[in-house]
Amino acid sequence: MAKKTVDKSIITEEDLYDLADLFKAFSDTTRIKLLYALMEGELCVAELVEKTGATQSAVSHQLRGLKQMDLIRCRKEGKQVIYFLADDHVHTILQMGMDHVKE
Amino acid sequence: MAKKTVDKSIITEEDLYDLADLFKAFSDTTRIKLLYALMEGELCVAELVEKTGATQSAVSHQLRGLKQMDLIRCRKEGKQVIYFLADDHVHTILQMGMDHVKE
DNA sequence: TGAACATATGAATATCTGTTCATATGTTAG
DNA sequence: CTAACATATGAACAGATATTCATATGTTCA
Repeated sequence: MAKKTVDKSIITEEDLYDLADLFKAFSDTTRIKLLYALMEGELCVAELVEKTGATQSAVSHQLRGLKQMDLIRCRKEGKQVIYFLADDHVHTILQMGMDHVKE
Repeated sequence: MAKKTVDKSIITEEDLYDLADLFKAFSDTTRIKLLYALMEGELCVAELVEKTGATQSAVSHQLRGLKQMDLIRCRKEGKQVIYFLADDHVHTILQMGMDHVKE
């Protein structure tokens, strides 16, 4: 009865918008790099800047977007802000996407 | 040994671009509607126009994009062109995304 | 062949999105 | 308190993207 699959009949117009937004979060290279980096563990902004090769500003802007979507969270630690993935879902979605890309 | 997961060490810069492109395909409401409609079975363009509420032209343009990404395929049947999902991956990705959206 | 229908295409436009630059905020150490 | 550092933010700009409008292509049927 309590199956994990979604009942198609109750998918609203708004759900489709949310769904598009979710995938939009994964649709940019900088964001993908950020998420991929965070898959290996939490990192501060400076480290993310290094790993992505993007500007500190660009990274910060993108982190904000990802945080708003609750794909990542953060905590302060002194001067630094440490970011980490919000949950396993991100991991799963990325993995699945990568499986598809890799055929 | 032959696990389904992807070895992180062999993920290239190009893979990340492909991955972003894949998710980009799912990041627009019109395209999501198209794909969702096709999850229930193949449909001709006119039916897709009806289901999505978008213009015939808009639908046609988006179908082209989805086809180029090989997310959908089509066959001709008289005057009509019948579209259908290319494989189960699309189904799975959409399902997983929806599961996330629905919490 | 020509009319009616189904779909595709190209150019133009308006909107959205990501980056950059400059600067603000907040934190620690001296 | 101030200098040095870490991160965030806002405005401006450039490039990408989705839609529309007009029209082209292709198919069937009379």
